[in-house]
Amino acid sequence: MKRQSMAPAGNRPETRPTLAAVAARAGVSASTASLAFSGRGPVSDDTRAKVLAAAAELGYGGPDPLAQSLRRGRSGIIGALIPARIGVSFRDPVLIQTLDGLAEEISAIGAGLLLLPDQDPDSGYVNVTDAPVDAVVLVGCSADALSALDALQRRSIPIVQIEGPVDAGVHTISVDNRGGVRLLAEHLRAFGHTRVALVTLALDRARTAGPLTAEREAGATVTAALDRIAGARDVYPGVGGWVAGASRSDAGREAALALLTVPPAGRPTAILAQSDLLAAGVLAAAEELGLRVPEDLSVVGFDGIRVDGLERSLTTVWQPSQDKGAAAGRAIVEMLAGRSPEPVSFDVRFQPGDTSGPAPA
Amino acid sequence: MKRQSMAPAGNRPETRPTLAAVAARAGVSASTASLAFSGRGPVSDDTRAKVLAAAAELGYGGPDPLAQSLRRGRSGIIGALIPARIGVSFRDPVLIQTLDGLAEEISAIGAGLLLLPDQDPDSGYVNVTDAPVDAVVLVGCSADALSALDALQRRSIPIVQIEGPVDAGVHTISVDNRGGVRLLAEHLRAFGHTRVALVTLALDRARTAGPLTAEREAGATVTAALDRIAGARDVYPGVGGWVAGASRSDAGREAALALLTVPPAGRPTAILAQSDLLAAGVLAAAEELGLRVPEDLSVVGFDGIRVDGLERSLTTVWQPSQDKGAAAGRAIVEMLAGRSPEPVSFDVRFQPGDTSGPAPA
DNA sequence: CTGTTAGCGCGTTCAA
DNA sequence: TTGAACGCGCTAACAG
Repeated sequence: MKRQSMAPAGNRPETRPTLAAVAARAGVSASTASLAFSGRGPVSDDTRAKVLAAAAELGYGGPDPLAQSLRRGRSGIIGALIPARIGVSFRDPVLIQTLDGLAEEISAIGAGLLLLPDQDPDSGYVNVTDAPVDAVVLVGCSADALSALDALQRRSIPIVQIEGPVDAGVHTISVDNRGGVRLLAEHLRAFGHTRVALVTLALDRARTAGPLTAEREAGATVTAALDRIAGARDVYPGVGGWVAGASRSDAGREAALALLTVPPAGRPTAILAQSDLLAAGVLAAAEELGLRVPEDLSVVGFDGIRVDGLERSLTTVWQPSQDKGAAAGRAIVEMLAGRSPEPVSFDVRFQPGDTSGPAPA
Repeated sequence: MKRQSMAPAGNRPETRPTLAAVAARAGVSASTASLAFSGRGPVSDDTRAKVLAAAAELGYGGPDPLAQSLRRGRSGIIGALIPARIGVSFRDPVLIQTLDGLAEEISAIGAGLLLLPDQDPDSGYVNVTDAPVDAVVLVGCSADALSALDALQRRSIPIVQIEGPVDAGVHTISVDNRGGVRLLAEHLRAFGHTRVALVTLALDRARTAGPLTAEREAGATVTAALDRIAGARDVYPGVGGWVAGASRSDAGREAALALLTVPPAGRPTAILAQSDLLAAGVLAAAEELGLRVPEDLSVVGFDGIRVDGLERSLTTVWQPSQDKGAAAGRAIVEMLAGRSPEPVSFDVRFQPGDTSGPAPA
C-alpha cells in the first residue's frame, strides 16, 4: 500500500510503471528485465516471456527514452538550425531537399531531426544550446547563428554547417556558388550584355528587401548569397542589384519591378537572380512590364529546381541540394562514431534554357 | 591528478566537466552551483560569481540537457508525425502552415518540434515510440499512424491529431472538410453541372495514384480526403474521380488528363479538386487539351492558399491552416499543464473565383 | 544465463 | 543562504 499523497520527485501526477516494477513483478532483477526488452543480451526464452507478461499486466510501455538518453549519453536527436520560422524557411524547395537528404542519412543511426529556427534569442523559441541534441547542422543559416555555438563546442557536440564560412572552425559542406554564378555571368557576357543587375537572396537574419548597397554587403552574413555576388563580380566588377527578402517568386517580382522601372537607357538587359524562384518572379515582372524574354531581357536563375507552374525552361545552374544534406548527414554519423570526416565540396552544372539570349541592340 | 586511463561508465571518449566539478572548484556544493546557474534559488552574488568563474575556467558549458530532461521528466520536445518523408510532406503549403502555427504556439513553453515521418516501421526511421518527446501531434496522417501509439498512451504522453477520425480516442482538431466541399458542390449544381469528377488527395500511406474505386475507398485511411469525398457525395451521390498521389500541381495535371481524355459526351463539365495545388494542375491540363475554363470546364479547389505563379482566381474554400496548428499547439500546452482542453473544430469559407461558371449546353 | 553494484548529471527536498 | 542526501529510470560492467 503506497502513499499517493506524497508526490514523487518529478512533478508527474501519477507514477508510471518502471522497469524495476516490471522486474519485481516478474521475479527477476532489473538488469535482466532490461536485457529482455532490448534483446541485446542472452536471456532464456522462459525469463523473457515472464518479463513481457509482467510488463503487459502492469501496462508498461517500454523503457523511458529520457532515462535511456541519459544513460547512453545520446538522445538520438540531431538539431537542424534553419534560417527562419518554419512557415518562411519551408517555402524554399532547396532547403526542403537539403533537409530531406539529411533526414534520410541520419535515419541510418535511428536519429531524428529537431527543427531549430534561428530566431532572436529572446523570441521564446527553444535555444540550440539547451536542447538535448547529439549534433547540430546549420542549414542555410547566417553567420549570426554561429555565435550561439560555443557552448555546444565546449560540450564537444559535433557541428556541421552547410554553406557557411569555411574558416568558421566547424565542419563545412560547400557548393561552388561562386563558380556557378560565374558560369552564368560568362554566358551573359558572351551574349554581349553589359547592363546587368542582380537579384540576391537575403543577406542577413533580418531578411529585409531593398537596394544592394555597399553598407548592406558589408553587414551581410549569408555566405551563399555573398559567394554568388562574388561570382557575378568576377565577370561584371561592381555590378549592383536588389536584395530580395526571401527565395520566392513574389520577392523576385518586386525586386525586378524595382530594377526595371527606370528609363530604358539605363535599364538592365539581363538579370541574374540568385535562385530559380526569384527568377520566376523576374519573368512575371517582365511580362507585366511588356518586356519580352529573352529579346528585351535575359533572365537566369540558380538551383536547377523544377518551378511548379513555370512554362519556360530557365537558364540556370543546377546544384545538388539533396546531396548537400546527405553529405552533412553522413558527416554527422561519422563524427558521432568518433571519426573525422573529410570536408565535402560539390560542383554545379550549367543548364541552358530559353530565357537568355543576345543583348538587344 | 586524475586518472585519464579509466573511462567513465558512458562511452564518451573524454569526460566533460560536470556541474559537480564546477562546484568543487568553486568550493561550494553541487546544489548551490545548480541554483547559481538556474537563478531559481537564493544565492549570494558572491557565491554566484565564484561559481561562474569556476565554470569559465573549466570550460563548463551549462547543465547537460539530457540530465535535466531526466530529472525534470520533460525533454522540451514535441513530436510532429508527418505523413511522408520531408521532401514529400513539405511540398504541401497547408502542412507547412500548420506546422508553423504549431511551432509558434509551443514555443511559449520553450519546446521544439521533432520531425517524425510516418514511415514503414522498419524503414530505419526513428520510431515515435522511443523518441524522447513530451507529446505528439499527428498532422495530416493516415489512420495507420494511430496504431503505433498505444505505447505512448500507456506512458500517458499527450497526443493530439489534426484531422483524424474523431472517434480515435485522442484529442482532435478538426476542420469542416465535408461542409466545405458541399458548398463547392452546391455551387456547381447551381450552375447546372451534372457530369462532375473528383481529384482526391492521397487516400492511404501508399499514396498511389489511380482511379477512385470502391475498393480503394474502402481501404482509405486519410480522414480529410474521405470527408471531402463525402461532402461531394452529399450533392452528387456516387460521384467518382481520380486519386492523386500528392497535393501538387503535377499530380493534379495527370489526374485531370486521365479524367478529361475521354469522348466529349462523357467528359466531366466540372472538376472538384481536393486542394488548390491539384486544381492548378487541372487548369494546366485543361489548357493543354484546349478546354476553356470556365466555358468548357469548371474547376474548383480547396485550401484558399495563394498558388505561386497562378494567374487565375480560383473558386475554392479557404481553411485556417495556421490556426489548426496553433490550436493543436495550445492543446498540447494545456495537456502538459495537466488540464483538459476542449476539442476544436474550425469552419471554412467559400471563396468564389473565375474558374467556375455555367455548365456548357 | 542471471543478479549485484554502480553510476549517467542533475535538481530538489530538508536541515543547518 | 548553503550543504548533504537522495533518486529520476535505466544499463554496462562484472561476478556468480
